[in-house]
Amino acid sequence: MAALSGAAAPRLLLIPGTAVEPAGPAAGRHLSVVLPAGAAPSSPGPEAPQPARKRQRLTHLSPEEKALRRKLKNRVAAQSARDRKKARMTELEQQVVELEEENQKLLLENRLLRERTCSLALENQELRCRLGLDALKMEEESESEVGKELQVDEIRLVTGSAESAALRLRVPLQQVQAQQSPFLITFTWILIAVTLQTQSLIAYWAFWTLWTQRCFSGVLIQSQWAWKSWRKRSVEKRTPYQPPPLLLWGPHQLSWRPLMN
DNA sequence: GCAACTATGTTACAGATAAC
DNA sequence: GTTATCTGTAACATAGTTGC
Repeated sequence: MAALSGAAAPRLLLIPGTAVEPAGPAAGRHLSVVLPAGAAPSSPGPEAPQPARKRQRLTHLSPEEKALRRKLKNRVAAQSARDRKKARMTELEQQVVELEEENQKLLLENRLLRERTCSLALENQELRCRLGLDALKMEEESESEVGKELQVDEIRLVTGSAESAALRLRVPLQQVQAQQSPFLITFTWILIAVTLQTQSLIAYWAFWTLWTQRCFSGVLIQSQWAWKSWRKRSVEKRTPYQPPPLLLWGPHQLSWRPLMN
């Protein structure tokens, strides 16, 4: 505050905006008021600079001047408070508008995602119908999510092929395969290999039996004929028995496959 | 440290004023 | 005339200052 003082003339009282108030529309506001003559002059004097006071000393003003100054300061303070309140309300209203817009966006996104989910469910149902899983479909739809979790837990105890487990548990084949242990898979493959090798050996033995019977059937007939003629001649000439020569296993036979053994 | 004083911010109330 | 808004003022609360 600064007062332009005269000797006995009315003085102009300048009241700056309050230093405590925050920056606002009325922060830089100044009041000018004409004080009546005879009031005590305000002379700061050339004393040493002191630390700035937070509250001004008004001892140089008369009670009337103080009351008038108080009115003016209160007027400015009230207007400042109203301006701040108005600014706060405007900011809150703007925030309301922004939040409403965000809410609308989220609602729209939610609706689109729900529609997408419904479309995918229909597509999944159509594909399952094409795969002939209609019988499983109805039961699947009636099962809850809790039931599905229990089924997944049950997979860990399942033995047998992945396909059978998938059909029994009504879950995707990949899910069953992923749940099976590596030991179980290895055992299954070993069992299949042993079975196939056994079957091939049986087939090979049967083929060998039939082939040898066919090859040696003529030899036996000739042997029987030779035996009978030998018996006849031995009876007649008393000559010893000579067996027919047997053919050795070698490249001359049709079943000769040296790389197969 | 504490009570009294004082400056300042906040708010309720009343009057003025403009818009309908 | 009614209503909404603006403005000034006083009451109250809060915090800094001072003297003891």
